[in-house]
Amino acid sequence: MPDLSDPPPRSRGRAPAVAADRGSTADRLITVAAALFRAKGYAATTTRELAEALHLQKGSLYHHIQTKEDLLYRICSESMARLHDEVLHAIAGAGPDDRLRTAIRAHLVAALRDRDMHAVTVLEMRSLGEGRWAEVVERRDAYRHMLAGIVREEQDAGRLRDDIDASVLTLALLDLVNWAIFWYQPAGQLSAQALGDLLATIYLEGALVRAS
Amino acid sequence: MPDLSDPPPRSRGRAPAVAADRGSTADRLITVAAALFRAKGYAATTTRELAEALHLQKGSLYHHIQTKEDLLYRICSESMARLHDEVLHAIAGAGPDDRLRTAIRAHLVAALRDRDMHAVTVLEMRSLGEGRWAEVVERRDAYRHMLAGIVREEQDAGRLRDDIDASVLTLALLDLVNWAIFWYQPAGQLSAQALGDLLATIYLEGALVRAS
DNA sequence: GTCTATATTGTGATAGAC
DNA sequence: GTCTATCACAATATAGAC
Repeated sequence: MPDLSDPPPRSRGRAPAVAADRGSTADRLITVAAALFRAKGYAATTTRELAEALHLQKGSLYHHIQTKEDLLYRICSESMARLHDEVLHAIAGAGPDDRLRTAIRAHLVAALRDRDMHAVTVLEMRSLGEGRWAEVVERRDAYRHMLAGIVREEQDAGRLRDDIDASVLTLALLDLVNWAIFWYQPAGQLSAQALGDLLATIYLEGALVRAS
Repeated sequence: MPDLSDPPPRSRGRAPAVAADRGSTADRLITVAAALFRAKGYAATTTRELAEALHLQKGSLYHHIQTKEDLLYRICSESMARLHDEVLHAIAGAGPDDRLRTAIRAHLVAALRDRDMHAVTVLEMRSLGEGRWAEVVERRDAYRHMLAGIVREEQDAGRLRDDIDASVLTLALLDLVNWAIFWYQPAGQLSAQALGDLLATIYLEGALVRAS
């Protein structure tokens, strides 16, 4: 059961030490909030902890945001937008039958670059209020549909199996890349690119030894 | 981005209507808590909502539990234990080169039977206190290692590719089955068994059309 | 833009009658 | 085993000085 419980290892007990002293206060807020939301969950993270991690007083937060939910919203919509853009950009320069592998790799690289933000997006999106939630879901679905479109095209081109529904193929693909960010260990010998390639290979070729 | 945001659809706004009137109060507590934690998250679910869903007064809850965390703990450890048992039982009666497919199917069927509990386990495990968290993680790791053992044996037998590390192969497998419970639609035409088979096929054979 | 208050509401949990 | 009533405290957010 790969999940969200172990990493980041030292987050249990005390707040993670975040590089909270670079950039504009607005940007620091996002970064620090993402790290805390990732470690403890959105609802369990208090504005006090947030302020403390930023070396601010509680009241000072509200000069930059109106509600705690603003932070979650910005994390979700920015990470989704960046992911979509990056993957689109990557596959624009890919050969016709290399698009899926390229997309998988680009997704993983993008998600691992802003790991906290993506983890929070995927886990805490549901905590957004009605309107903002719908907006983020819309972004997410747009991305999903873009990928599903590629899958369908590859099926039509005879390269992807069409005995399995395109939506199932797409969701399986997304499960593979989306959740790897929770167990990937940056300290290991595997680069984000390399892991992306491995996952693409598993997804495309399967785990069985090829009959060849 | 398959995730946790849409289902269960009518959970946004009001508490889901749970079959809260069957079984012992202790069992109802687990069932109702799992449904609420699944819908709103553990931290965001209040003991008041819990009591309301059970048609009890707040104070009455504490005859059955000592803290809200007790519920999360029971959900996590029971669901992990059941999953491990069921998958073990299933593969005990499987042919030598059918074990992985059988395990995948059994995992999915078990996870979908107690869907709320498994979703909560996977998402909210991190909210457990130090000691109980470690205990549940231990259970989870035991299950992981059991699967990784199979993967390694299959590699040694020459049936699974060994150009990819067994731990990566195992984690990829777990991502595939673990997170499908968040997008699977019971109302659709696909049974849990059938989805398990599809995922097993994707995992084992890959999404590409086989050269054959 | 940050500070020191403080308002207000919601929280988990307990006490003790029935 | 459930009820009513309540405690002690933590939560988000605001007000107004500097």
